[in-house]
Amino acid sequence: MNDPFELSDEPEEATPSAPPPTVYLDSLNNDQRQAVEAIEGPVLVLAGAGTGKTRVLTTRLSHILIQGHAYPGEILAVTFTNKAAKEMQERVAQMVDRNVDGWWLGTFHALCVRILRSHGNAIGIDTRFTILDTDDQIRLLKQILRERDIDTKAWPPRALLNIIQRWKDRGLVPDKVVGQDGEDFADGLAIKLYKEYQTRMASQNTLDFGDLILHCLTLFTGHPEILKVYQERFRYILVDEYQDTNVAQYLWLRLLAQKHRNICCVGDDDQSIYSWRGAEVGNILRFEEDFPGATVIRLERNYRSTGHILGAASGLIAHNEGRLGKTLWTKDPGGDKVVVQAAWDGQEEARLVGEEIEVLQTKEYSLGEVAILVRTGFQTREFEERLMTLGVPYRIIGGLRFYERKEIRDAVAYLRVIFQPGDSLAFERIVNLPKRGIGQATMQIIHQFARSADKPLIEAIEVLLETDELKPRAKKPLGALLEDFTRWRAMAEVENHADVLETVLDESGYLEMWRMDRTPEAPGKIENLKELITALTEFDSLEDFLEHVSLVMENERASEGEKVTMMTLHGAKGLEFDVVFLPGWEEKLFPHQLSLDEKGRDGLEEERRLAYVGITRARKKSYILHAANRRVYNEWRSNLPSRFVDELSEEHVLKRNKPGLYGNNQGGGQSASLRETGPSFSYGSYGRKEKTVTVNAEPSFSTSDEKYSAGQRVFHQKFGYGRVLNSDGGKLQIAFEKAGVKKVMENFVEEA
DNA sequence: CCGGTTACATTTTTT
DNA sequence: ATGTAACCGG
Repeated sequence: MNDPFELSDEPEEATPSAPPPTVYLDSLNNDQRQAVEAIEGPVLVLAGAGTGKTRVLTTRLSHILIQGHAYPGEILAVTFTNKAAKEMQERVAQMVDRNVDGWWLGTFHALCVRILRSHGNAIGIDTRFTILDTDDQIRLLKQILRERDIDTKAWPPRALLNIIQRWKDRGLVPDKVVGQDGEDFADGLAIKLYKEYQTRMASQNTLDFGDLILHCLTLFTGHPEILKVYQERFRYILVDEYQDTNVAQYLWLRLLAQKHRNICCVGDDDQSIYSWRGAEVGNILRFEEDFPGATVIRLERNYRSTGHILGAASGLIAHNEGRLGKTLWTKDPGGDKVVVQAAWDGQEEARLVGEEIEVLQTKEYSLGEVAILVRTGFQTREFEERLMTLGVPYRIIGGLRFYERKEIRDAVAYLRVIFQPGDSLAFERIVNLPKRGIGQATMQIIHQFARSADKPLIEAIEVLLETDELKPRAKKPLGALLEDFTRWRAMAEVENHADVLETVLDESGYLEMWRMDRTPEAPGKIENLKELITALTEFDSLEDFLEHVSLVMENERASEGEKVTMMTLHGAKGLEFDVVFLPGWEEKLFPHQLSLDEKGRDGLEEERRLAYVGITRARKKSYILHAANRRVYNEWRSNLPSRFVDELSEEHVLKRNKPGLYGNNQGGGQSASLRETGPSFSYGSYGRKEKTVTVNAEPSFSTSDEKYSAGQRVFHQKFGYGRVLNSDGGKLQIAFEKAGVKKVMENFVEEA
């Protein structure tokens, strides 16, 4: 096993008399430089959006090395994503001109894997463990629920998984859980189920992602001598995106930092947007209490956006109470104001964005620098349609990643069974893929036996094949499958793994299954499988590859050509574009209703941070849009503009609304501006060609000698053109020319 | 057991 | 609209 203490940390060549150069500091501003040079004691670097955070991190790490404060093996640098880890590795490697292989530079999870692979046996973990993905976790929980005759409809395994994950995020092993959180799940059984889940995983020699950190904590707290080794080793600790750490990760860091106390956390409380997966903003807010004597350094000079963009964003985020507070500034004061535009519905919104993109295209902007950032995934659809008709190339980021695709997981499941015969979850996944005539009934018998005999499925089958428990119809294919696996396993001993996979996919009939498939997706799946085989050649061992597969995400495949990028706001964190479109700024969508329901004020603040993240992605232009009506799946919703729109500092915003329903009416002309209010809004004569609608009418301009009189032609954004039938006391009766409005706008109350 | 049909849900997502 | 999971009849 790769012992972490045998790693390349030989000293730098003895430094001659001359002190090491510090040219790398010259290009930094004062704050950045301070953040790089303050290497003793706890340091919190509050790095606002676009303030050069990554640069500070990498320079700091390099600085410690170059100045000879520590050897590479004595620095721990932690990130959240593999992408961030990779970027840091590359940049540091370049700065110090060395190979960084074997350095302690990676994600929380990857580093924990490394620790557990070395010392896991101290707490009874077989160090050849494999890591479960979400699919497996759900499948396992479902089994557990079924066995206890718990209705998986009333108590979805997914919900249980969430509860368990939150516990793990907080560093709680089953015995430590005392909370009320899961109490309502299956009549308070959640804790027992959690225990059962852990037992099952242990018996299969698998861990889930949460376990990686959790077990590390158990290891450290239960074995001070091991902890001590790591504590002494890591003279300097660097943490990226500290605002995203959960409690378990915080505890992990605190334990490791105890000896040398040189821990530097970089983060931005205003960009904490992952509380729903366990991140605790509190960690960063409490830093000075947690690490007494801490130095706090603020990076507030923004190198990314124009003054107006920053100004609007600052106005917005200032509405949050739970923040440490910082004010971004820039030397690039002017620029374009943030455009706020109202649209009638999602389609119009998409149309407006499309038009704007075409305009931008004629200017110096390239499509690769344009992004559409949405709150929820479904919002991309209308934009897709629009851009497609316009012939504007686009790509959608997010969705399924390579290794999450069904065919890849299936193939990997085959490999897992070869590699770890005890991996029952993987076996179950592929036992009837392709169809082998092994169905529910058969699996039921096998499961039952396996459980009672406390054996993995495969072993259970081996036994059962000798008996008459199983029908011959099931016995035959099962026997054949086991033989196949024995053969493939033998092959894996000698052949290289890419060849093994190729053979497996071929002989199992899995590939053939897709070849026969006439659905349009099938060819793509075959392509993906081929790609997988190619990828496999690049790994030394199946083991390495399996780890890679469960740990590493396939990053956005090389983006051929200039394309408009579409993704969720969450996906956009850390990225930047010249132009950013932010559609769907409507109450209940953004801020999302569920977020408010679940977390109340905190939820609102997190949504606001999300809005802040969105605006600050833009270098030059930000557009915010909101639609009065939106189709959400099958339903129409009528919407008020998001409160966030009003929270942007006004002097940095340009409202470009058409005269009409919403916001400030600029321009105007002949058409009347109508404002609906809930209670007084009603339909008449339904289903006829003409609709009569009563609405509250207000003049567009407050100089209100403007009046509507009978017979006047008016325009209403929802119902189109109509003629005033009579007007009295601000209420208009209008006959609209077109029929076909689908839904009454209830709950539509404008604030005074 | 299989394949077709219906019912159902649908914020955000990394490791 | 869309995908998945449960369901049912052959």
